[in-house]
Amino acid sequence: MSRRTFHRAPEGERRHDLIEATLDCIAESGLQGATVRQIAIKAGVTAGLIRHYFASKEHILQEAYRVVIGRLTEKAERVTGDPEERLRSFIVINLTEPVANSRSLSLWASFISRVSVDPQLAAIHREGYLGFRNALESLLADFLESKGQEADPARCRALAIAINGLLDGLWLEGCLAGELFEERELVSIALTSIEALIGLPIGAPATTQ
Amino acid sequence: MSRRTFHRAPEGERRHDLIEATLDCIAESGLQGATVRQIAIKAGVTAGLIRHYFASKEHILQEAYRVVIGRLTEKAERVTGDPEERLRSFIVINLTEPVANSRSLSLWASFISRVSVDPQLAAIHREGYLGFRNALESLLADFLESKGQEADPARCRALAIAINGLLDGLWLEGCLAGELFEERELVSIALTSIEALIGLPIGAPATTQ
DNA sequence: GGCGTAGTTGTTCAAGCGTATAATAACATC
DNA sequence: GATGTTATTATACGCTTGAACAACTACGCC
Repeated sequence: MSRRTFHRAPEGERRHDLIEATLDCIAESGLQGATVRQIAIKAGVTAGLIRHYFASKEHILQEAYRVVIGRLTEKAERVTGDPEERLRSFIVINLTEPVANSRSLSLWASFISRVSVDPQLAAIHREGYLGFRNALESLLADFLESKGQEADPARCRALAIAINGLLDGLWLEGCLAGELFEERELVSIALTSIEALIGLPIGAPATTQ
Repeated sequence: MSRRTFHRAPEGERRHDLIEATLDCIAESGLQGATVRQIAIKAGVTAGLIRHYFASKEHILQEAYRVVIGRLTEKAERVTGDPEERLRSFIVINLTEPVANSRSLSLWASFISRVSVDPQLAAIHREGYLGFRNALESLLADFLESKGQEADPARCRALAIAINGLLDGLWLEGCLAGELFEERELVSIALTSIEALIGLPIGAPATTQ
């Protein structure tokens, strides 16, 4: 009986592949589907190798969650342009591919369901959430200031919480049942709604569109 | 070795107990924690009994999901009073106990993570979501009409989607990290925001409060 | 008051789980 | 090209899982 030949990959690449395989497993069949054997099969290696890179199954799941959160927030946190443009981009990015799709939601929900149980995951979540909301709050402050309004901290906080909630909710619904909405309907609703919340135009398309 | 004596419960009661035990298991340790043995222990019976009431583990999970969705929506769908009062109650109910708490979120997220995988769960979800949004849309139409505004269907739809999103998002954040917010801060933000979206007062407390 | 039905228990089974470890193959260095 | 290191495989172990089933017991019915 002969051993199979194998490829000896650079450490970073192999870790990345294993995490990617983990996410595939979770997206396809939930956290329960992410067994070390399934992950190994998906990554094209044997199960034992996973323990060579990750101290335990918990560890690979935690790293995988970091990757998920990173992908949900990195694009939005790197918007460019003038304040109005940045705010608008932030909104659009969060409600369109690749941030908004059903795979992202499945992954996100899988981990969220364990946040209240696993303190490690809770810490990772908290970090990601506050980073996201602070980015939004600072975008808002810049935008209000650019429009000549004083950026009252209390109002910025309330606005950031409300807009963050609105974006989260619309993202959720779009991912869960995108076919219930017209093309770009959610983006359009988000822009119009946020204009109403702030009381200033941010370049939303006309409502007739 | 003697058998333990056992209580012969009415069918409805026992099914209810088993589902409740299932929800406890899921809330405490996720879907993976809801094994037939754990459920049985939690319900104070033996594992085999579960198969007497439910054809398979999948079946008890589906029924449990129906219960979760029911609890998240039943209270809000039964508000009473004049249109403004009903709308305000709808908002408050969805952002306060017992609808908004971390256990509800854990349960909800656990199931949501499987919606895209399991068609049965997807159907149950769709039903619950549309029922909820339609209830909101009809509340809005009544409210607008009571204020002498024509209830334009397109606007009602867009408003319902936006408000539903806002409520979902705020509910989510409150459940996930309630300690990041002041007492009733989320309710207050929701009411103020929705007033801005609709363009009419609905009895939100003054912003200074 | 005995009997039949069905709710409930205890036990078993094969499959799959996470983890541990020895053997092996690929690569770096000299 | 021999050698040492380590990434990778293969296999094993102890445990839990969902499911199945036979034995047992509470209760309704006649």
